[in-house]
Amino acid sequence: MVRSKEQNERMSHVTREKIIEAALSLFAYKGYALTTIKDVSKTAGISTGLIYRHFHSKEELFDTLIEMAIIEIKELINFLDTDINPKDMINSLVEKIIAGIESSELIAHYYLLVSRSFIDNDVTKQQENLKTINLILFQKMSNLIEKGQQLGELKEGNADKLSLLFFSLTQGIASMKLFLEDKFIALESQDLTVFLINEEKGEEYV
Amino acid sequence: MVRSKEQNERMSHVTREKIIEAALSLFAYKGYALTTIKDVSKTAGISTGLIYRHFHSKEELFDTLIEMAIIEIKELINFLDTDINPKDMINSLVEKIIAGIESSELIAHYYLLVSRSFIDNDVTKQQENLKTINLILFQKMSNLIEKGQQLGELKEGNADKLSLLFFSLTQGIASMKLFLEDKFIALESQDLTVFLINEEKGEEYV
Amino acid sequence: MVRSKEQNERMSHVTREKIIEAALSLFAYKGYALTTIKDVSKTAGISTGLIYRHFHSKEELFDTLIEMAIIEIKELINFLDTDINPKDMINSLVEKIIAGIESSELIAHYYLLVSRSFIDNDVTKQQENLKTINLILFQKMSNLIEKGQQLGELKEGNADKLSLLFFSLTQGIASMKLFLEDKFIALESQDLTVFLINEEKGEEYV
Amino acid sequence: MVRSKEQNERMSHVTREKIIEAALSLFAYKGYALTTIKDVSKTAGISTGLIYRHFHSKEELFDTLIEMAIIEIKELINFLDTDINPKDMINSLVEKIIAGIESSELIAHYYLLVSRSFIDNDVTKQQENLKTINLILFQKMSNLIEKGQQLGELKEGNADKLSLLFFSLTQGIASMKLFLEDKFIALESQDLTVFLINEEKGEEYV
DNA sequence: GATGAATGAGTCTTCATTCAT
DNA sequence: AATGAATGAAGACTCATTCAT
Repeated sequence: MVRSKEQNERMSHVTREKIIEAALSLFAYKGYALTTIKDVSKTAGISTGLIYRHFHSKEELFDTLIEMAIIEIKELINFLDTDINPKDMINSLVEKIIAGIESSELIAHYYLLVSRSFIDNDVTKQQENLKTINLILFQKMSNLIEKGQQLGELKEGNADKLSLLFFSLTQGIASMKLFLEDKFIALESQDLTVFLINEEKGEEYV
Repeated sequence: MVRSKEQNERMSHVTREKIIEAALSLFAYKGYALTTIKDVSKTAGISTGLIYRHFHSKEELFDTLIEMAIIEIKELINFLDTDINPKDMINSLVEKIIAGIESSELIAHYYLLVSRSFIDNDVTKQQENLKTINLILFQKMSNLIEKGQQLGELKEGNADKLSLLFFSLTQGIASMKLFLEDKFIALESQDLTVFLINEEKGEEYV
Repeated sequence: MVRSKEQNERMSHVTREKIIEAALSLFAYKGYALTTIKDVSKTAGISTGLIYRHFHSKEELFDTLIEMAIIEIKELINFLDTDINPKDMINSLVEKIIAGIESSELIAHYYLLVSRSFIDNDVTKQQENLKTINLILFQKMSNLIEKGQQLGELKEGNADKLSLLFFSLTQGIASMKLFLEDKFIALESQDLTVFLINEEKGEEYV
Repeated sequence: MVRSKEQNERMSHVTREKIIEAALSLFAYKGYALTTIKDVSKTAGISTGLIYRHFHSKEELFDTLIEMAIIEIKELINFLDTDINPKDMINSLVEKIIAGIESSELIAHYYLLVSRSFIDNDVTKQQENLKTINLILFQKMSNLIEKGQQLGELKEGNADKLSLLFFSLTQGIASMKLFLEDKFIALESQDLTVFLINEEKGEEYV
């Protein structure tokens, strides 16, 4: 009467997903230090011991989440590498970001998890990777901006600086979302791009 | 014979300053929960026990820093209450902020500490106070923006939203400063105000 | 597979008993402040952490013991409230006390714990309750003695004073039991009641 | 302008006395563990450091008090060795004890300090001495009782047991004094000796 | 002799991790 | 695979003790 191999694997996979979901929510809301493994197991509806069959340590569980973030950012980078023209690309990027942040506090927390992790000093290897990939993203954005400036689509100015301002803004918004909670004001794409994109006739924003 | 009262007070003051500086940096970087008293004492170059001669608990030490931040913000609020015209006020405010962030990590740490306490919930009571005072600051800025819009000095748009963007930007910048370290690019006042202040003839910025 | 619920409960119960026994002896001998949780865990033969699965704090552990003593005393009070005649009641009470003290150190420890908590001020709230209930017991005994005096069964004299002497004696005996250990001399009921009960013809004691 | 040797010695002696007085009161009221050296120094009106010029450690300070108790008990033993007749000796002893306990809580505490110290397990050498001397006192009392019985002054019965009851009573009374505080009832010599001394005609006590 | 700032060992408590079942 | 009892290392905090002055 033993379970078949596939059954076991399916169960295992379901458990893993439950753990990750619980951990993501808890780490994001309460932070790494204030989240206990017991919290995670309770939220996931399993025993504490079972977590250790899926992850060797709390840190590894955390790193798994970071890795997921890295994958997201890598996709972003891939997207930036496609041959769309800079202005449309930035617009579409910004819309994605705004939609994400506004849709749930969880995603806002996720942004902060990311931004927080590149400030931390004693970091794990995955956090180091995240830091690296973020720097790459930053650089890609600079390049994109330069390209857009050459095309006359984007405003002039030091591209690195504009990139810096861009990420400052997205990060600041994620943090303000959590601060203002209900009082947070819905943003539009142009709110974030006004300092970056040249206005076209017919869609003035001033 | 014995140390004079003044000697003792001087020693005490120096120690207290060392503790505060160490704690500020650590709390800002690692957050409350991940910062240990031993971390603080090591960074400050003193024993753990000595910290407790100056602060009754880890929480009181943390609250002391938060309170210092509150005082700074209160001064900012007072400044916003003076009768300067909105545009000049914002310009001077921004210059102050940029200069602060760029001049020392200490001040960037303060910004980070403030933005962190938006996120880390339920840590101490002083954090609630900090949130409250920040909301007031936010409101004052909205009012100022409205006033500036009536005077035609500032760009149109929902005042709350512009205030939100303004603080998002300053906060994001502080955190980018600590992330990029040497790679941080010096900012000018206009970088932060371009979305807010109407350009005047003769000092175009594009 | 997994331990059954009953298995777990049995294990849990055994552990709890081990902790209580160890703690009782240590608190009685060394007092609250000088007894460390490590002492208790070593004596109980378990780890320190495990104690906290059963008691939230050192104080709660202590209070549990005090509460057990309170329950015993309440039963004593209930007994004093029954309608037996004073002389028989006191005799049976004394026999119970002597048997208890002589039978096991555990019970002597309880007496010691109680008498200790008269002295150690400001330790826990349960101690206040213990004091209160002891005062009630003291009062009940006074009343009983008065009643016995009216019946001519008990010796004359201030009832409160006789009550005081009675409890002084029982308490002193418990502590002497622990002091003298093997050298402790077996007592008889009359040893404790000679100052209280009128001799009857035929059973003189001198 | 240095102080003369005698002056220094006198000051030193005064300081030592202040420390002992403070320590006795604090140890007696709060117990060894709950009394801090800072408590002692504050009560004595001196600095903490100065205590260590007079006593090498907290334990040594405590032992000094125990030693003082030992001296008192030795005097008691000497008294018991004199050639007074048992009955008068016991009466005078009891009067002394009652007067002491009733005069101040401090002395009651002192009795308990003594009785407590012979229960403790991990004791200092002085506490061991105290225990020994107490056993001697106990034995002397037994002898005295036997002698009194031979003279027909004291009631019959196992002398050791009567001695045990005697000390149980004194110790219990000290503890009740602290428990009942204001409600404590003044005792007379006969209250403690009724079980021990044969009544004489003309001074019946029943 | 005298002070009190400074130290660090030791205590209570939490929680990541292990392990018998 | 799954449970949760059990472990013990680590953190906040206290306080006896030392030491510069």
